Amino acid sequence: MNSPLSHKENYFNLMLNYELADSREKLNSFTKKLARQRAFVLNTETTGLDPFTIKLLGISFCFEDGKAYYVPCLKSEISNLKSVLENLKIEKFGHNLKYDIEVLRENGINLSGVAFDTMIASYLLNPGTRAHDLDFLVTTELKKKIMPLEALMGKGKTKIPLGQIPVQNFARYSCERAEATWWLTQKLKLELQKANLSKLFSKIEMPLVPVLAGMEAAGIQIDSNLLKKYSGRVQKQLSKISEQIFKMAKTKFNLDSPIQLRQILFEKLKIKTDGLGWGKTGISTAAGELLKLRSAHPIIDLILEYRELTKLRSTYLLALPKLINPKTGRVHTSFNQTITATGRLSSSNPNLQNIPTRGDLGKIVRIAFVAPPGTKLISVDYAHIELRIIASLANDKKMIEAFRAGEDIHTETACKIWGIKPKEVTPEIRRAAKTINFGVTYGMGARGLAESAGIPLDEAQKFIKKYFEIYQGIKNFLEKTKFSAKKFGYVETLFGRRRYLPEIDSPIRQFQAQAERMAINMPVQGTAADIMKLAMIKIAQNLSKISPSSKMILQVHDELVFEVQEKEIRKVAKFVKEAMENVVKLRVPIVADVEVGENWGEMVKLKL
DNA sequence: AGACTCACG
DNA sequence: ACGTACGTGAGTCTC
Repeated sequence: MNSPLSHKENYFNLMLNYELADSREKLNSFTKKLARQRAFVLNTETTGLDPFTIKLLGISFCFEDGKAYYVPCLKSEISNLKSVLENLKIEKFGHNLKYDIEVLRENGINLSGVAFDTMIASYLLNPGTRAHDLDFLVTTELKKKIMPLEALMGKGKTKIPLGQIPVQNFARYSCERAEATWWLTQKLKLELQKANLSKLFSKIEMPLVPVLAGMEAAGIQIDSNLLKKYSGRVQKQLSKISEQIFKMAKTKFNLDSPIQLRQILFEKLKIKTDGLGWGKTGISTAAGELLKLRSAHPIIDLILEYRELTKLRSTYLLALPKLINPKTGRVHTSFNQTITATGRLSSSNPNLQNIPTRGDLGKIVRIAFVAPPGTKLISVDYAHIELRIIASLANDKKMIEAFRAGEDIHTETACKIWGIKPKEVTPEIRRAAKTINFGVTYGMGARGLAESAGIPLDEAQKFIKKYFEIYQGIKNFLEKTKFSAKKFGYVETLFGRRRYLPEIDSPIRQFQAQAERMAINMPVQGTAADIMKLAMIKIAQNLSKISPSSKMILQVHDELVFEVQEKEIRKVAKFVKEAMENVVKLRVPIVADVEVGENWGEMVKLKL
């Protein structure tokens, strides 16, 4: 049997040579050499993917063309490298450095001087595409191939665990990746400059990397007993609801299957399907469609209740306790920096950005996110940040006026549109104004407004017409944005973050219209994301001085959550609010509201 | 793997 | 005439 490395002729060998620092003498001389560098690529190798459970195997380095070094790691070797890795003045390059920061942190090293991440550079150049992994970049940017992990480990039954691969082979694999990253930093740096993205990269995205690493490492505590208690209760409730549904349908079926449900509702029970939405396979049974059928059959309400409960049970009550890290007793999400098309973060394993806010059971889930004894959670969220941004970007006189008045923006909007006093604004009028204020950042049409505000189509049309007569600046801004998207093929945020929109010229109307809505939304959503990222960087830099025990633990797009010692609450809340509100100057004030509580579900406003 | 549904901002 | 709001991640079914 050939060793996996016999495949090497299939791969372009990037590297001229590599050195293995596998003795005390070699390591000492290598460390001295490393300490003389202005910058280097590092690439940690581990036994798995989760930085909080895996073991460090080694680190490869590259700081010159055609040469790389591998240090197999034991504790003593790590300590030898510590001062260089922690030296702020030596720039660190890498691919997905958040991972390296976390791995090294677990090994007692505070990686500093993080300066260039090729994954993030690739993302800024091409946001909204998922492939930013090293192998993809080497293929597309360098037109070369590096050894895939499979060549090293084998696959299927003969797969060798990473920790058992001969160090010579592993060193080559790792060094090749370090060198590829070295080449990529040089190529991508130029591309960033050409696209005017260098400042966004160095002032926002790169400084954010260690901030996110810190948040992930901090994690959040979860009361898994509470979740388990309710998952049992919900299970019993679900059995009852299912029984009732089966009785009404006069048959048992799989309630979790939209196909079977559709067949029962529309063929067996013959519920009218007029005006219902369609999916690719037939009539939709989504909640929004079923809601229209509530008066047609009592089974509908039961199905909606079943859906709500199963969703919450499987996605939250059952899933979250499984993700508690046994070492820390906390849940450590991943904040992904290279996923979204607009510049927002995303969260996964678990997603802590879609924890329920509504409903009784939803609230229970939030209540299970707790602060340890002696501490509390502080939540600070931007108030109407996207609307403030569109007012500012559009320089809309009337909307800026409305925000400067400091009153409720939806009420203000209703007043301006109908020429009435705040006292005369009914809850219904306010709700309609809120919907359109909200929808304007999405490029909403009359139909969408009618649907979500629950008003007739002709009324929605009149409403939109009036809206743009009052907010002319917004109207002009939307037109200008679409025009610019067509002219340049991309749109950008206040800080120059780009989103390319190739479909803006599509001959297919639907695609073009969709691209236009994306063009409208991205500068708004993206600028909000930029501002939040800047705030997070500013807060992370100063929080350790103001309150070393306090931790920033979550970001939910317009909200930041902190875990803070009870005595320090006011001090930290005041600092965070001030930082978030003043990190950027817009044409309107930016406002952030503070809440405090023992858990994420029962928080009260904090006046400062 | 893709479709559907639904949780969030 | 036509589709009809932006951005995500996850659980489940179906093929």
